[in-house]
Amino acid sequence: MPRKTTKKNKVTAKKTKVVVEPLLLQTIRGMKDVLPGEQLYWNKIRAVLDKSYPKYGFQRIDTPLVEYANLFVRSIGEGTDVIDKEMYKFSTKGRDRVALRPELTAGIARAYIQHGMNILPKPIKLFCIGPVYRYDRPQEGRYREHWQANFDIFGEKDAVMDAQLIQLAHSVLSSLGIKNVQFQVNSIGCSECRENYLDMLTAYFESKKRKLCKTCKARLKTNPLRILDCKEDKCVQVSTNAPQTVDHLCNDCRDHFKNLLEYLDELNLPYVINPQLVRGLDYYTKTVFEIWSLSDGSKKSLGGGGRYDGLIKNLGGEETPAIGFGLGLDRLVLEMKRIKAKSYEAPSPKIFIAQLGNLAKKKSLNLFAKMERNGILTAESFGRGSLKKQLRTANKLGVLITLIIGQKEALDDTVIIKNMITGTQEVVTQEKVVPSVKKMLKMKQMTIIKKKAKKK
RNA sequence: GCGGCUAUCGUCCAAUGGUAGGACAUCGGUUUGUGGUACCGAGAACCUGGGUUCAAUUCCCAGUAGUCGCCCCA
Repeated sequence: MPRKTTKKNKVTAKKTKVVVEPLLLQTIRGMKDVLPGEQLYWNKIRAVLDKSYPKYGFQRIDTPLVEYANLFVRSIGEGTDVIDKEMYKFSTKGRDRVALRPELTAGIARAYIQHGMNILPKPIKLFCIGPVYRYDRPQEGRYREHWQANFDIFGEKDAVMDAQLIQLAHSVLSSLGIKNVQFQVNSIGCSECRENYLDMLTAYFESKKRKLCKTCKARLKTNPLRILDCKEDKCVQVSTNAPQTVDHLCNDCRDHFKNLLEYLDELNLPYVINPQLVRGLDYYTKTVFEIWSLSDGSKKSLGGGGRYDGLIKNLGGEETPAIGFGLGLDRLVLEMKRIKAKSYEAPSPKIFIAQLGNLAKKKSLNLFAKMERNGILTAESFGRGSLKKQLRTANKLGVLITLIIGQKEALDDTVIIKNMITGTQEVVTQEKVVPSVKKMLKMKQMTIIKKKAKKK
C-alpha cells in the first residue's frame, strides 16, 4: 500500500507543477536544441567552413541578430513572403522598430556601407555564419531559428565570380561528403530587361488567365514572376510555354549568363538551367541559383543565392556589383544523416583510471592530471567505489588500457597497467607509467594499422 | 497563413472506458581488489484544458507541439 500512496503523491505534485507553468519545459515552436549526439555533425560543418572560406579569400564578419526592420524591408522587398509574413518584428523600449534577421545578406550589406568598405581593394569577400529567424510553419528541415553560412562578394561584376562562388559551394558540400548535388541556375536579368520581360509575361498569363489556379490569378497582379514557380499541374502547363527570362535578357545580361555557363562547363560542375527558378528575394539580379540534393526525391534546397548588383546602391551606398549565397546548415545536417556521412568522431579516451580506497583516490587524481599533461586522453569514474563497477565502465568506454591504483599500489607508489584486450597486467612505478602507456598505445596503433592494411 | 496525420517511461513500441506492459538505456546487486557474457532487482511515462460518463490515458472538442503536403525558403 505505501507504494500506491507515493505514486499518487507524485502524480499530484507533477500536476501542480504543470499548472504553474505549463510550457516551461518545452522549446518554443520551431526552435530546437542541438544535443550532444548531433554536435558531431555541426562540428564537422563548422570545421569544413572554417577551412574553406580563407582558401577562397574570404574574411569573417559577424553582424547583429537584430537590425532595424526597415533594413530588411528595403533590401528583401515589400510583397515577399519573407517580409510580409515571416519576419520577427518588434518594438524596443525606445520604440525602434526592429526585427530578428531573416537572412544574413542585408546585415552584411549594411555593414559594408556603414564601415566604408568601398575604399578597400576589390573584390571584398565576406563570410558569415549564424542563426536567422523566420516565422514560418515549422517542419523537418525548416525551423523558425536556423543556421546559415553566407558567402558574399562585393565589387566585381564579372561572371567569373558567380562561377567561383558556385564552385566554392560545391567544394564545401563535397568536403562534407554530400556529393550527389545539382545546381539549378537561371538569370532573371537586370532591372531594365526585367521590366520588359515582366510586361511580356503578364500579357502572356493574362491571356491564359482561365487556366491558372486561384493563387496564381492573384499573383498576376502582385508578383507574376512567382507563377513560374507554382507547383499546381495546370499552372505548370501554362508556365511551360511562357516566355522565359533567359530569352529576353538585354545584351549585357545575356553575355553575363553565357559567360557563367562557360565557366561552369570549364569547372565541370553539375548544373542545369532552370528557367522556372525565380527566388523570393527582390534584390536578386542576373544570376540566381539553388543547390539541390539528389539523394532522394525531396526538393528541399540545401542553399541558394544570386547576384544583387543593385542592393548596395538601393540601400544608399555607391553602385556596387555583388553576389552571394547561403547554405542552410540544419539541412546539411539532415542530409549528412541521410547519406550517413562520416561525422567528426569525438576523440574517445583510450585510458581509464580505476582506484580503490581513499589514499588511492588521491593518488589517482594526480595520475589523471599527469596523463592530461602528457596529452593522453583519459577517462575515470572516481565517484564509484568498487573495482568491478569501474572496470565495467572502462569496458563500456572501450578503452585499451586501465590503470589501477589500490591500497597496496598507493603505498608502494606503483600502478597496475591492465591491457583491456588481452587482460594481462603488469605493475610499474609511478615514473614509468607515462612511457609504458605511450609504448603500449603505439603498439596498439601499429596493430590497427596492420589490420587495416591487410583488409585492403 | 491553409489542409492531413500524430502525441504513453530518457529512447523505441504495446495494452486499456475502471490510472498502464515490454525492449534498449540508466542505476544497483550476484560476498569482501578485476571488465566484456549471463542472472536478479530498482527508478522512470499516459501533452494541456474542457466536455460526455458513476468512472477518461482511452470517446468528443479546443489548445499546444511534432510531422507531412501547400505556400515559401535554407
